[in-house]
Amino acid sequence: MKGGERFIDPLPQKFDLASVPAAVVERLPIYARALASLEEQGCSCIKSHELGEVLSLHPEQVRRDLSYFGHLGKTGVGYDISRLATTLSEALGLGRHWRTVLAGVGNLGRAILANKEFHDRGFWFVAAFDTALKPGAASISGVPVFALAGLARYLRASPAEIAVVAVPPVQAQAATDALVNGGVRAILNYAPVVVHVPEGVLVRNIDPVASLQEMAFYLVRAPSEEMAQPALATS
Amino acid sequence: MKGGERFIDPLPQKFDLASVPAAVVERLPIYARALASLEEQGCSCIKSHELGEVLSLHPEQVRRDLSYFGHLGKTGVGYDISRLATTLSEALGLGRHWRTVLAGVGNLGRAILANKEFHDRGFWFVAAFDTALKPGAASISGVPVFALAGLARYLRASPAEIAVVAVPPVQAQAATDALVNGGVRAILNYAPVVVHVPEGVLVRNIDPVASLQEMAFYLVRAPSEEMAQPALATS
DNA sequence: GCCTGTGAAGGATTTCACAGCC
DNA sequence: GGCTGTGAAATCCTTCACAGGC
Repeated sequence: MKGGERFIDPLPQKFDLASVPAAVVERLPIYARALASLEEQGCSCIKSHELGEVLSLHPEQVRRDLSYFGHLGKTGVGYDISRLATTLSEALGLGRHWRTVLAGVGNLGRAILANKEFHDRGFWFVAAFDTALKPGAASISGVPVFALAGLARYLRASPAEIAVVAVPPVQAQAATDALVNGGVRAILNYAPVVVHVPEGVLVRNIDPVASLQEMAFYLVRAPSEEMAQPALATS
Repeated sequence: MKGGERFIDPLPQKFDLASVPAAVVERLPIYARALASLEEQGCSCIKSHELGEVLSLHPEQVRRDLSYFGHLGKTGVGYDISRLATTLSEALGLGRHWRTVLAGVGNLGRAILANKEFHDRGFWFVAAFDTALKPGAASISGVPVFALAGLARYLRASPAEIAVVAVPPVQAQAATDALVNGGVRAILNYAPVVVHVPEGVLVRNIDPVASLQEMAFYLVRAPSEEMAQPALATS
């Protein structure tokens, strides 16, 4: 019933990508990035234990993760890097670009617009929105800035599927609602609050302070052995 | 053998916090933040299903998570918010501050220093470091800036346990090594590379583009039912 | 009635271990 | 010999379901 009986595979086997575990999907961008970097360095082949070393993953995990995308490795040899890179890029929807809008043009929002990483990796900011709009600043880092009130109209005229929220916490839910109403289906939320979205809309949170607090939890308990004794003296 | 036979608990039961599951620790900052906010709003009591609604978690999960920190709820009533907040704050090591250093004072680094969230939540930047140092800019957002070469000496004189890495990708490993050698035990890495640290040192990565790519993986597959039809017309 | 705390079940993820191949 | 791909085991996490208390 579930992909059981099948023909002899018409193509080089487009796997059932719908069933890739979430934990694997989370790691895909990391693989993709490492592979692109290795390709640039001129490497052409890599074994699972080498890739594991680069990414701090166990070789079995690397093999299992990659196996969801086909029989990409050669027994006794390893994986062809450019083939791997291509396969994962396709799976991730790289190689195209995504129209992306930004809500909130404060310090944080400006830093986001100035960060070339987004554009380089396929997320193109096509517009930014803010409530407190100083007249005159019509564009920042080349991205046009509009009043938040105009968001709905803007998205109706030129839709975007992805948005970044960088407004103050109290405005985050309202901004999210406006974006979702406008048809945005994936939101990257920098505001330190949990925003609510209808089913089918994706949210990921960027919360550096939460990550620090998480580590602090372990720090207050860790004995810190290594540090105590001078080991190899000063160095 | 493992905490089996014990006495009648001398104190109000300091639980075995070492055995809190990692998944729970990850959520603790979220709980702490929500509780602080609820406390400010004047709420004094909350039920697991209410807290779950606020945080988009199932009530059973909320109860299980909180149960690692003692019998904090009252049957038929709910949880005392200020007691909960206090307990979790203690567990997270809040209520103290952490000396934090920053490596990398580019656009991103400056945005981090300007972000009050870090200071407000207990992470105080005591120094920042950069290779390409324009003479004159001795301090940014009130934080003194030094040459990266002086990092080791600085940490010997005034140690810090936590560091934030915001240097370009190629420099991230070197910066990390220097920090670890200086005694830093937890690193928040903004560089889009996997950095390697010795056992006992914690690392968390902030990688917004990876989060976007992860969502893109699902977007290229999702049918986007809701959007297609105008539902309730324009609105 | 409604609520918490928690065994038990269920699901998801990681790791082990090895068959098969070069 | 070394390597991949993958059943099977082990581990971790979430959800179910209910006992016990107000």
